[in-house]
Amino acid sequence: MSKISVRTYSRYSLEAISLLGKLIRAARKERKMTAQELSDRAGISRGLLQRIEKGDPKCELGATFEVAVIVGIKLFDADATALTRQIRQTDEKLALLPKSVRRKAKVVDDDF
Amino acid sequence: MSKISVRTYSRYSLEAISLLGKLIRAARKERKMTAQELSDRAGISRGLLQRIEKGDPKCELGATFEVAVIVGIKLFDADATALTRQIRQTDEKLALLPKSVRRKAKVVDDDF
DNA sequence: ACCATATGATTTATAAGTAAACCATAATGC
DNA sequence: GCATTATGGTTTACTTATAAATCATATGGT
Repeated sequence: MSKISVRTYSRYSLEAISLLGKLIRAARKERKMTAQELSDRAGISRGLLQRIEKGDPKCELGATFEVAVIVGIKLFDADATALTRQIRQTDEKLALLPKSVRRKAKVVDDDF
Repeated sequence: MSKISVRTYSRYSLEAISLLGKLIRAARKERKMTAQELSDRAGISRGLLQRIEKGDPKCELGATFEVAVIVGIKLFDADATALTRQIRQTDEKLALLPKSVRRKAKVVDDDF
């Protein structure tokens, strides 16, 4: 071990991730699925599902969303069609924004 | 040859991830932040931010949420206090559910 | 048009996640 | 109570992501 790599997370991020994990666990149990069943259907290992439900930030985004979708958790409080529409709207909005954000380069010029 | 490890994602998951990335990019530009600035503040590399904005499912959940929070995207359409409250509610709900899901040993009729 | 810079893309070394097998314990059905 | 099974927590081997450096191109201000 040479380089220490510590990644910090804001409290809000950690809470959001924690909540997502708890929601997944609750939804799984309400549907009477075992951890093994859900992880099988999601194509992941049971251990990874455990970490997801526990709110570990160091999990794959895709794996986490996939599990959430399987147990019926709507991301963004939107259904599939609403999602698609929102993607289009965001694309249109992006098209209107400048492609490159230009730093003003002149903010504090002080020195000497 | 080793093991081929292909992970599949549902269309909904991919779209949700894609939308999240687009929302992040739009929010970043609206705030006139460069990719370098945002990645610095999030404590990640610019390359990773690029992948996040592009909707790559194979990113850290924590890094993605962190970036989203910085540019002001509310996960779950909830603010901080609502998030905490929701966590508590989910905890209470979880307490009421059986701690272990028992398989009936009988096939639960799935759809199809 | 010019110049500074933001962005996109690629490569490489390193760090870290993931799967699998395992054990121990808790919990449920009988 | 007993037996079965789900769950939590390890360890190990392997796969993968990540950071950093680099280059090329596009972009916007002056």
